[in-house]
Amino acid sequence: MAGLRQRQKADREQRILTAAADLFRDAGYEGAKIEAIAERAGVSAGTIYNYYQNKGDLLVAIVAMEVNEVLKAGAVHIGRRHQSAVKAVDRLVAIYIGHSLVYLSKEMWREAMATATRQPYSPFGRFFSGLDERLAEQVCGLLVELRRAGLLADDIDMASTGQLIFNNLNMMFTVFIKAEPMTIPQVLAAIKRQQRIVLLRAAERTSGGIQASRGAAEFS
Amino acid sequence: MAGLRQRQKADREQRILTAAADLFRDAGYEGAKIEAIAERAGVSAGTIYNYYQNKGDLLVAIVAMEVNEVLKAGAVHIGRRHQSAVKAVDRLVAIYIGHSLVYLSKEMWREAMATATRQPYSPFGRFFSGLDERLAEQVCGLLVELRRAGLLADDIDMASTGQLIFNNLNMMFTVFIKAEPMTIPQVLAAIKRQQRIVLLRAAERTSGGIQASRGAAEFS
DNA sequence: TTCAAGAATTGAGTCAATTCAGTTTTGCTG
DNA sequence: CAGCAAAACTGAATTGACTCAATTCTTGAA
Repeated sequence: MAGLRQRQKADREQRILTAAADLFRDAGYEGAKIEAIAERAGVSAGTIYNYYQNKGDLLVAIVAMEVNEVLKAGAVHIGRRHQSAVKAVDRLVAIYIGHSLVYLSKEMWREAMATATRQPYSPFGRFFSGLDERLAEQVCGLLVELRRAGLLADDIDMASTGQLIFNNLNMMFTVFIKAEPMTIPQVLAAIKRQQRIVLLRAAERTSGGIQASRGAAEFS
Repeated sequence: MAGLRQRQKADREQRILTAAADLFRDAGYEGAKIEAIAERAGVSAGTIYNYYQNKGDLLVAIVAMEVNEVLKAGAVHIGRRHQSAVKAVDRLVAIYIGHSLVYLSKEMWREAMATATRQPYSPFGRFFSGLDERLAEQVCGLLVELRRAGLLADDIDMASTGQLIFNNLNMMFTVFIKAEPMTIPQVLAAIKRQQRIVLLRAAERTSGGIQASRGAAEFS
């Protein structure tokens, strides 16, 4: 059984995280003072630094939890039956981006991305980068599924194609987060156009691929 | 002729920039205190804030100058005669990434990227994002040249293809900057593999393209 | 040359993140 | 259960970016 110390630690970490999430949401990143977070969590300011290296780390931890949810949603999608490669990938992208602003504002994303960039070797910075890798792997995983289902040609460099699609997606997401007026439909439309360049040709030489391109053409 | 006030302003801005560049290099971003930069530039701390919104902005301004140089080098390359689409694009990428660490460390890039992400609407943040756009346009410009030279098929969506290639490049550069041990040859090799997916098929249907794929295959 | 208006600089003061020396709590042993 | 060592917490002190009211320069008109 977990000792008292362990339980208290887990409990405190949770309280700090919750307090921070609440205050970040209500007051924004700058507006959420460490003292205020500490007070709400029922600890002293110094204690927060036993759990997180700095204020940014705290935000990254919160964002990372959200990304984890996105990963789960993506896994469910991949498990489904797919009709066309283009549609399946577009749908995955829509899931990723659609979830992104449910609990987090663009401002919070910007701060979290900035912190993760600045400190790639802090514990949570590492964790955050790891999530990017897992997302890229998930895209590759979908491609593998699609090939298995005969919706993609056999001679494709899976790893590079998956990485290419993910990199494009990730950069478009960054652009989206930086541009306050940009909407989800706008960014999705742009990504679709770009992915089509990669995917249509890879799907052309398959029986399912023909349907795919037709379906996709209707869709756009 | 420019009045005294104008000259002094330009002179001070330059001195601040130089002092900051020196100190950032010698002491790192955190280690370079504003007071120290001010002293070296022969102004007071407060004056720096007449020229730059904050410390990060100052770094972004320095990095932006470097990116400008990269843009110039890229323009020269585009003006040359090209033998193959794949090679021409790979070369452009090599120019971009090869220049990146001449005057700037990875740490400085990380800080600059972080600041530009956090403040997309500060003057220098805007300028920085603008550079990304210009780089993307430059990639598109090269594609247009290549098509004109008969090295790329006619039916390509130039804008989306250029953006796709640039997004992939930019994200790989970010990965490179975040990963301290990653080397330039490593990142270039990965980007080449990814770009081949986009470019080989677009070059296949052209006379020059066949040579291109052969040449590229030898090259890798 | 003089002077008022406006531009720009100054540096002491503010604010909030982060640190750390001292204190309290927990786990463990005899 | 006493007592010790290690872990964890505390909050006052430190630090350094940033602000702003007061001051000094520059300009251009009379």
